Amino acid sequence: MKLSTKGRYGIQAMFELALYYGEGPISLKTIAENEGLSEHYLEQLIAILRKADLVKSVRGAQGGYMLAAPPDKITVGDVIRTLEGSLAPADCVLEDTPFECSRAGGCPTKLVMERIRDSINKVIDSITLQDMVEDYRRLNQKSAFMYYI
Amino acid sequence: MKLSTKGRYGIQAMFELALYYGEGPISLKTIAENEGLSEHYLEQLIAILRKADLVKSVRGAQGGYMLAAPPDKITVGDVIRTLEGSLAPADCVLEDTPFECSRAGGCPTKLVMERIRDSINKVIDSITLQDMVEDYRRLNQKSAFMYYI
DNA sequence: TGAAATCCGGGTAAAATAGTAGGGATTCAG
DNA sequence: CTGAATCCCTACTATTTTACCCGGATTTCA
Repeated sequence: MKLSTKGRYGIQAMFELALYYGEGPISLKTIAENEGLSEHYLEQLIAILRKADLVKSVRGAQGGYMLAAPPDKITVGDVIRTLEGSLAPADCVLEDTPFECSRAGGCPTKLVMERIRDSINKVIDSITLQDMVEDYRRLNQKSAFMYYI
Repeated sequence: MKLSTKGRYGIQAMFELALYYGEGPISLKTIAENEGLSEHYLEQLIAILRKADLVKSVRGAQGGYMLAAPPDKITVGDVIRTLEGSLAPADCVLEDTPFECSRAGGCPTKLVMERIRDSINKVIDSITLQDMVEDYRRLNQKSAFMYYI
């Protein structure tokens, strides 16, 4: 039940873009360096995010990527689902194309899966990139303050 | 973010054992047939559950398996974690041996992972095998009733 | 024009998944 | 006391997924 690196790196990259939102395009190189990720691999992930209209690209020198919407309009759920697909823990509770098993109607395991799925969705849909940025700034401020004690 | 078949089959097998709790040992063959699973594969999974003291075995002819505790004392979380390990969506938020990344302290992604982890745990720890049995009986009763309309 | 970027398709080694195979040990029924 | 049922254990394996790398084309700014 791990998130793959797609989802994790995707969140990290989107967080970087949120951090510099409004300051022009950020290059993949910058993102990859700041987050310690492979530039080539990140390229594939951000291509998916671009096709899903979550980021915009600017080609050519001094180009790069930026969020397609303000950080408070993009949720962690948008990012994860774009990169990983549904977060349903089993195929029988996929939101779009559920695989119907033979006992689908009266299956007690399915109820469990639905509850897990719903609780994950509830959490990731409630966190925006703006929330992450604010958390980050708060955490950083705190540890800077700690040095003076 | 799928549960592997280990977790899913494990829940199904434990549900079967809960359904017949108190009626003597149930053979692997019976469980596998009722749930439509591979007997040999299930054997490996139930061995893990046995070592974790969630099920007891009775060897020899007319032997089989039974729950090591009443169905209302075993949660879905006990079963899943035994078979799949922690349900942390990333290694940095493992409950027992978290992998500390470089920015661990001020990492906003980690906060997200913690919230996902906690919400999954909350759900699976709140559902007992007894709950599943009751759901099953309720669902079945309902559909039997439907036939008369 | 040349350097800095994005864009794009393909390739690939390693790990995880979901089993299969086969034999040994134990116990009950007749 | 023998045979069938059943658990117990280790090893093997095909397939899929993951997490990348490579090379080159295209676009744009300075």
